[in-house]
Amino acid sequence: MEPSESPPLDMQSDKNWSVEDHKVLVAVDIALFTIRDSKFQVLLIKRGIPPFLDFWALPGGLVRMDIGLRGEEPEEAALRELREETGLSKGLGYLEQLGTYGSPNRDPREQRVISIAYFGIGPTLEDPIGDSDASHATFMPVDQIAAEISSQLAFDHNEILFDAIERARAKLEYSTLATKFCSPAFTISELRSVYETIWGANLDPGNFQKKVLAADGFLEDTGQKAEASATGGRPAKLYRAGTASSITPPIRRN
Amino acid sequence: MEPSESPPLDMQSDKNWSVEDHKVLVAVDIALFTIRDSKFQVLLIKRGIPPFLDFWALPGGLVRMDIGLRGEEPEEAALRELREETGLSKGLGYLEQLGTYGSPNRDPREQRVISIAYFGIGPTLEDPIGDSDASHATFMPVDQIAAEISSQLAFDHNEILFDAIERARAKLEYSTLATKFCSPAFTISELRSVYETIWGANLDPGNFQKKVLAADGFLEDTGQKAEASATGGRPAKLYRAGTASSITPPIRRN
DNA sequence: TAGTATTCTTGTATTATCAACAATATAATG
DNA sequence: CATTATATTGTTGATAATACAAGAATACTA
Repeated sequence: MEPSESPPLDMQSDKNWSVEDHKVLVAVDIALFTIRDSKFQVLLIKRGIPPFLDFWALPGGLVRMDIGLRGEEPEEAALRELREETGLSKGLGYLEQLGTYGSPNRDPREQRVISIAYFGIGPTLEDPIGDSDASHATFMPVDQIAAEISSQLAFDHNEILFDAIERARAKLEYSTLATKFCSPAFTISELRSVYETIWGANLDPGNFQKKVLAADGFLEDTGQKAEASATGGRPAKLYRAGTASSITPPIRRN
Repeated sequence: MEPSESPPLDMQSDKNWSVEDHKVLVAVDIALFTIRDSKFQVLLIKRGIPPFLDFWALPGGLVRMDIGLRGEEPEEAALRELREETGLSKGLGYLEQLGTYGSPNRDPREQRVISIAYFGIGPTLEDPIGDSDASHATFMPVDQIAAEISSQLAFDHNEILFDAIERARAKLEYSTLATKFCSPAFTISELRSVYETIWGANLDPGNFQKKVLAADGFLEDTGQKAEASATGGRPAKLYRAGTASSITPPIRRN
């Protein structure tokens, strides 16, 4: 646990190693999802500098040591980078740690960089704006990234994105995560379309309704109704997210 | 994503910050579980050096930059530290990343240290041996750590341990993790006692048997039988772990 | 304004699953 | 050989999931 160094059994004995020589750069990367145009999309930036110039990448950047007395919290860094690189600040509905990616060669530059990846959801996000050196930011459908060679991502971000997508799909089953994709007040149909979009499968409206209403703490009735759509149909009741974070029984995918 | 620094909006302007100044020490810590004496136990070392001298702590240490061309993989570091601090090398049944703990003040020393925590399982481990500076290593029942003030852990290791325990309990439900606590060949009763020990609840033997046998890829029949116990009773069939990593339907806790 | 289409919501019947526990199988012990 | 112990299988009633039908509340159209 923690540094209590015995002399390194080095394979590079051209140097006297001190504790400080083991320091590395720590970055954060954020897979920020939303649903737009009925598609499951992730926020990407187009890199404006090498390496991977002009490649798409997840937004992110270094955890800074010049903020606060002893540097910033990694989660703070994630929020800050999101703001700086894409202009998105409010409207972030959820953020949790996904995992840390620390292979020595994941960044081709001289300095080794490990990345703490975050999984986030932005429900009602304004259009992202690329800053000067991040060049350009946009939401891109995740299916498109998987399908197109031209949208392969920089660094190991394909792997991070893959893990993040799987996290999202899994968490829909046993958590109330889906509500984070919705507006403060939403209909059960909207919630169902979140599941359908992310899982890529159709769910029975009637059964879905009964399931989510049976799950304690998932939904709270606002007493209001959505305005009827132009295409007709009974106006749906409006709900807000309940206080529960996990749902029993889970909503299973096939 | 990754360093592409704009000038830091520092709160400490007594210095010109370069990219390298943001480097921090990266450690790994391992919550290695086993079941001994019918108790759910975790591997701890007693610290032989400050800070937290004489406190119990999870085994771990720095990710080294002097191993390999660009430093070692974090998972390698976890295995190495486990070996160095506790003498445990083979017999490790499972290791996965738990999460990264990166608060600026989690380590009271001058250098900031973030830790990538790992969750591991050792089924048939020899007795651990503390090395010189790690002082002493032992398995300790997790209930005891939660109950006794005297066994509060160093750093934020109580938090890490808590998360690791919850990870174990949750993964028993929907994964084949429980088999990792067992010997290569085991009976369904032994598997059930893994669940009972970690969940702290009794399960119906008959129903449990049917559930695990119904879960595809969970168990494979070896064709052998366990030798009958001295206390009598029908000898149980011996199974080995199947190839599946997740089980459907899950085995639910109440 | 009646009729039709559309969507939300509730109901129903069939089926599958789960939990409790009974029954059977196979061993050790005295 | 009866008793006890453990493993394994079976049974039954309760519960939950599924497919699908029916009802409710709206827009649109003629």
